[in-house]
Parts: sequence; structure tokens; C-alpha cells
Amino acid sequence: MFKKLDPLLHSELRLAVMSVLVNLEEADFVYLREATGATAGNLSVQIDKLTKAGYITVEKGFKGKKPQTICRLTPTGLKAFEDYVEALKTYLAK
Amino acid sequence: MFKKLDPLLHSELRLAVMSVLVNLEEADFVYLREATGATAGNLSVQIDKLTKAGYITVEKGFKGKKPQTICRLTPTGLKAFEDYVEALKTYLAK
DNA sequence: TAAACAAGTTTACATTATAAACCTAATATT
DNA sequence: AATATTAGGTTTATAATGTAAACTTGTTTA
Repeated sequence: MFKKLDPLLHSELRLAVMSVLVNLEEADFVYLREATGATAGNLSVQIDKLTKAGYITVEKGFKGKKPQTICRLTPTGLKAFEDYVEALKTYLAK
Repeated sequence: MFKKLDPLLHSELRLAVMSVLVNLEEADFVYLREATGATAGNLSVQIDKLTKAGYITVEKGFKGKKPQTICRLTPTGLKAFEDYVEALKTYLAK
């Protein structure tokens, strides 16, 4: 009846991050913070969880002299996102 | 950009309960437990939260000699569910 | 009449989300 | 040239949440 929802994606902020990356394929920390409206601390933690799950990759470098953290979706992450959307539909359908 | 997700509905079990009630308008505890696959304890807690939020009503009676708890969606609950679905779309759209 | 069962509820525990506090380096300010 | 401020994060502490185990109350069944 109801498909199980991936607990990693069933989280407002992590879902928002994934949503941005599905559309952009690449986004840095500052962009994600602004796009999601999250605090830096919260974002940092959630990026970490997504990274450890293999859903995104993180590349730390510099933009000029400022540190820059670039995030990208992995194929695993995209698959997980798509599966999550499918699963959600079992809850939303009339 | 992203609409806020009602934390009361952004919960796997509570969403499942609401989903059943949106389609059925009426369901008892046992039916909900079977439809959602939840444990009775968990279901009891989540029904309580939905009731306190005014999203559902609970009517306790008897079916023969067995206690029976019938749940129904309120207009407030339906509105909340619809708003939640709308908000979710901002996360799922490509 | 005692054991098992049905329908829930309460409680305890473990996980999670979140923001406050913190760190480090770079740029302004006096 | 010292000192404050800002930018970009990370760590840690706390509060909220989800979950199932244990419990309760009444009813069948052996």
C-alpha cells in the first residue's frame, strides 16, 4: 500500500538541498544556504549526512581567497531522489 | 522558493493516516494499523497528535463488545493535507 | 478459572533536527 | 600596525520527535 520513505530524504532541509542539486547539478554552500534559507550550521550537518550516504559529493576549494564548498548530485543520489518521489506518490494519490 | 512543510504532516506515519482518511473519510484503529503497517503504540501516539492539531476527530465506541476507535478527517485536516501537497511540489518539481 | 487474545495507551529510549557557539582566514577600520 | 568585522564553514548542546516495548482493561477460549 504505502511505500517506505527513505528517512534520509524525508527531511525538509535535506530534501531542499537535493531538489536544488537535481535541477542544477552543481551548487556551492552559500548558494544552498540562500536557496534553502537554512542556517549554516544546520546546512553543514545535513550536507554531511547526504555525503556519507553517497547521495552527493563535496569538493572543497577556493573562490578567490574565500573557501568554497561545491556540492553535486551522484547517480546514487539521483536514483534515491526519484525513488523517494515515487514512494511519496503512494501517500498523495486520491 | 521552497514552501515550508507542515511538520505535523511531514511524518511518514501521520501522513499515511491522513492519506487513508482523505480517501475514506472514516477508518477505525484496526484498519489504520493494518493499512499503515504501524505498531499500535506508534499509531496511538500519532493519532493523538493529529487529533490535538484538529486534523482528525476520534470517536470511541464499541463494535460488539470490542472497543472501537473511529477516525475521521476534519475540514481543517483536509486543508492542511492539500496545503502540504502543494508545498511538497516546490521540492519535487524539476 | 486460568491462559491467551484484542484493542488500545503509557513510558522509556534512541534518533534527529536545529541553532548557538565556535574556529580560521581575509578584509576593513582607527 | 593592531584590532574589529565579515565570510565561510564546523562542532557541540539542546530540544523535539519517532518508535516500540511494556502495560492496561476487558473478552474469549481451553
